[in-house]
Amino acid sequence: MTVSRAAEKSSEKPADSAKGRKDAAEVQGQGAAGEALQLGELSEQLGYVLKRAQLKVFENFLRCMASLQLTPAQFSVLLLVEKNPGRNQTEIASTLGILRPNFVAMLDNLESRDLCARIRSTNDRRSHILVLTDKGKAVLARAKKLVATKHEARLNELLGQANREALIAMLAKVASEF
Amino acid sequence: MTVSRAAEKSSEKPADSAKGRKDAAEVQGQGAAGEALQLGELSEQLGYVLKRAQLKVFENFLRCMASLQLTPAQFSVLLLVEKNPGRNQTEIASTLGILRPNFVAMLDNLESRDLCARIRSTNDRRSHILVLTDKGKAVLARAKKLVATKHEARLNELLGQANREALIAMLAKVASEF
DNA sequence: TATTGTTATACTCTATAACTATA
DNA sequence: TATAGTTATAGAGTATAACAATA
Repeated sequence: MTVSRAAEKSSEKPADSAKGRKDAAEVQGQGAAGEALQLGELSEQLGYVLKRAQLKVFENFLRCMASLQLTPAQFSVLLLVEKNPGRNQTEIASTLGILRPNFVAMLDNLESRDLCARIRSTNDRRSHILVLTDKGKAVLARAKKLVATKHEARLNELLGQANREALIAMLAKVASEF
Repeated sequence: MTVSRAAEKSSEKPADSAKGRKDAAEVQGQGAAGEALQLGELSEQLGYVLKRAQLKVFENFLRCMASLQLTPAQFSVLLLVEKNPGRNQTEIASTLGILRPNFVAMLDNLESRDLCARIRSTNDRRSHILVLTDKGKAVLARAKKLVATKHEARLNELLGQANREALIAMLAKVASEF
């Protein structure tokens, strides 16, 4: 357990004062039983809607990719390696915001599925050059089609083409400049 | 380790074939050493920009809230309890997409800091009604001011008021309908 | 000495089963 | 029996230190 429950248990709750009990009595009648809660200002909070949207989009992505068993992170690795062949693990990982130690297991997975290969560099024998295998290229091509016809298409039908592009442009700006 | 490294080790890499070595030779010269990588299609991927934007926004939120030591999740709990007094843990947690077991430690934390209180319901003694303490109300008020003057203000200066509202509206739509 | 890939490790989030006390 | 809160636990994702091989 991260948050110490013992610390909480050992401190008397200040709400258990005379004033606290008065508040308790006041609140007992409130909160209309079966009704939906009001989000209030929460629905205007950037971080809140951003997080909820991200979870939904990832869920949809995973459903669209079920037949290929690719996560968003794995898809991003394949895309980046295809676009930048001849780069090493450190370069690919850091571009994606993945820490080098955490990239090892990811690559182990992709390599064990014969989607990607590590090649010892002849220039610098410390480096592993990353390349897509033929199977990796084929799977990525199929993945791109699924993304375009199922995932992006869903977003287009929800927002329209123009809004979809505007949304992505704004998110890219936030990601790079916020 | 989640992904079995043994499984990968036990399978010979298909890239270590005659064809694989030929590809390796081809790729060794590529990848201009010190230059930045090209994101390519990645910068158009909704999930990718969404995730990167979300991380940046949360980081900024945490910096703005450093003096109050409130995370985005904690802020959302305080906002929702203030807007919906008299509701129990299950209702507050599920509205926020937090699983009940995981909500316990969160509330322990907020209660130990005297921001929030659990009150045993008189109608149903299984339920804990949630309310903000006086300190919780005061801290939330200060938090709202910090969010408005630092966090939201930053987004406004980056996108402009109209675009900011459009962005949040689109994210809300994606979160609820995607 | 510095860097690449790697291991070990720890902390946070998230997810499920099962317990207790109430209903 | 069903539900609210809780505990224990397991799995992802993320973070840092340190090691071997190489530069």
